[in-house]
Amino acid sequence: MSLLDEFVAMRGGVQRIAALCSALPVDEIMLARKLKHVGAAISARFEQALQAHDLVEADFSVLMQLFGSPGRNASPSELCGLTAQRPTNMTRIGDALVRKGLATRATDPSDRRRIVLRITARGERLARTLLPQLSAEVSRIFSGLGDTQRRQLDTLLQKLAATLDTQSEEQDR
Amino acid sequence: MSLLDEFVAMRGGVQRIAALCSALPVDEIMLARKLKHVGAAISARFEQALQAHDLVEADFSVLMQLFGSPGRNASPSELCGLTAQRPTNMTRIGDALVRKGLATRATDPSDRRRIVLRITARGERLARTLLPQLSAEVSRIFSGLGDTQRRQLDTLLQKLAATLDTQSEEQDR
DNA sequence: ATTATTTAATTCATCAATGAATTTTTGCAC
DNA sequence: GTGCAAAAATTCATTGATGAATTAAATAAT
Repeated sequence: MSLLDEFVAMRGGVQRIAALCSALPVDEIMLARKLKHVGAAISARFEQALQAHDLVEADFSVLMQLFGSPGRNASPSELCGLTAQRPTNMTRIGDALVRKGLATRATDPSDRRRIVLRITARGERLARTLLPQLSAEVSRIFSGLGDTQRRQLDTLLQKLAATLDTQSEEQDR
Repeated sequence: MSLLDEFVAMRGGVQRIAALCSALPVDEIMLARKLKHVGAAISARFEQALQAHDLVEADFSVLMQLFGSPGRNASPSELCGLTAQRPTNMTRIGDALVRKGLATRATDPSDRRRIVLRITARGERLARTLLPQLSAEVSRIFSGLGDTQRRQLDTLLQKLAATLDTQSEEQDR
């Protein structure tokens, strides 16, 4: 089923609940759901494009950051910061990249706690192959929006992120 | 780390790659990432609010749709349409709701392939407890946006969904 | 110098979700 | 009526991700 169909069905369902219950913020609920589903759909697109190369989005993202890192290498924790991944998952990603011959793993002699992931020649070739391909995909996805709308979207997402951040802070206190 | 910090770090990483590679659409890439992460953060918020009741977002969503269904019951496949879940997962959700005493499961006598999930009194109490609570959470999340901005966001998400839909169609053909 | 704290990475158990294959039932074609 | 395709739900194996606990190394405190 298409996203738009899903949205219609979901709104119908939410409205039925709203009829039973006191004053549900239907529009906000739908916004939240749409945000989630559009984000997920975009991710699914990437996954689809990547699965031909037996990569998952997180792995690809880390490979790219490795490619862009000074010296073509970085530690898992640095990569965590760059890709918003958890350490546990970064271990798995490292395993996957090493297994596929896209990166090597070595312990940093200057700080033996650190692990250094380094992209291989093969990894770099793959990066250079995938980058234009995935870039085109991203461009296609946003091709329906003009410059103004893109800026609008960015502004709105930044604002939402800011709200979420401050509310999380409040909660932690 | 906060979302805004993540965004800054991610943009830095993407820009370093862009410097190495031909004309990367940095802004679009960041839009895609922000969409994904804001959507995920909103979901995480719900999960957090729900985990006190040992529910996960999908389970909650199904419970609500069950609550709003005519006759307080529905089949898994109907619920799949209403909540954008896969049948396999719906089976698990049904299991969870039944196990927690929030719903019952019975086979429809008029079509013995169909299963009828029916919300229990306890499930309904929980629904009536959670709805206002979660609604407040949604409202808080969007409290930073004015009416115009909400409409903008909705328009943009609809447009993106439309683009994603048509491109998926093209691909399937 | 010894001890305690912090940091990096990993292991382990667990979870939600998925696709493929399967079972059962219904509806349709002939 | 028999055979066949479609539909509904499920089972099974697998996957990506997570938190809690663990190990090892570096750093700070005393």
